[in-house]
Amino acid sequence: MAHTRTDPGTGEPALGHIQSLPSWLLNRASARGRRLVADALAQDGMRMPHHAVLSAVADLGPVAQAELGRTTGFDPKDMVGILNDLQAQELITRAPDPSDRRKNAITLTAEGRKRLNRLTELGDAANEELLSALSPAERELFLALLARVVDQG
Amino acid sequence: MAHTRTDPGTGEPALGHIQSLPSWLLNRASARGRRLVADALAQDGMRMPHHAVLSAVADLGPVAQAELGRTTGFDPKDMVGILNDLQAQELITRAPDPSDRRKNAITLTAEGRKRLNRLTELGDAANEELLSALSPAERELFLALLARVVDQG
DNA sequence: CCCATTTCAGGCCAACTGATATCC
DNA sequence: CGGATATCAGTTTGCCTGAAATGG
Repeated sequence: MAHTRTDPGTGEPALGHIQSLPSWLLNRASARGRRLVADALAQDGMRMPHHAVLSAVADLGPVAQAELGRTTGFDPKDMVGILNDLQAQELITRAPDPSDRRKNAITLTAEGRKRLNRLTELGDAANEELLSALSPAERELFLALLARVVDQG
Repeated sequence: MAHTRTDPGTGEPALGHIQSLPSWLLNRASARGRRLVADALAQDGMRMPHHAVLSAVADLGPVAQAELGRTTGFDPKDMVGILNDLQAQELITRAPDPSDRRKNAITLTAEGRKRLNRLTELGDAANEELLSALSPAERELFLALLARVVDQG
């Protein structure tokens, strides 16, 4: 593994072994992203899971909770609470699926779609800032490499 | 922000908007890295913070807890528990600093250094696997871009 | 008096495991 | 019956705030 301590010639911080590991850097970058996104969504009184689920419902149309859990990666148990919150604000509806009465069909309301549009703008702006150190070409390259690291799980 | 839905012409998964955001991908990659590292260190009965702190003590020599917290990014409160664990296994010693009796001088024991070497091997191997989808040149590029995203916080 | 250090107690979540009731 | 779904209850982890005691 590359020991990318900064050049001892410069007055640079000279990170320890651990702080130069990919896993460490990814954790740091991820934490910064979470903070930026959380702060942005908080302007609209929302938290990330609400945004993610709202977006997934918009993408998938009427959909069961378990399916939402699979596509977003959230635990089905946590999904219950997230949907409770969204339903309380009338952003989604929960109706029993007539073809399979175990399932709840989740649907976006008109109000939910408007809210989703606002949240998407806020989230996109936060992501813009997250990568603000990189040029457009670098961002594309970075995302492509990142996607490969993620996928090959 | 780039809406990198996969080409609808291909049979690709076609991620939703959120799943293609940098913050989302970073979180996924970070989670994979944490899992790989945690599993690797567990082979030696350790968890990531123990490894990080042990490594920082090795880098900094006798050092105060607060200083360890600053360089590793762990909260000083959590540092208490981590050091308790390491001390219980006699991997570090905690002695009052004679020049400033508020401070605990943390020192690595010989056993601590041996343990650190094993943990470093395990952690490096996990990071190797984390980036196994990338060529050496791509890894270097990826890390350079990642470092810039992290630093400009 | 103010500041730094260490410690304890406890809350919060882009987490998890277990148990239950319903339905296919 | 085995398997999936939705719900409730509780535990874990990493990170945070608040507050105390000690000492510079």
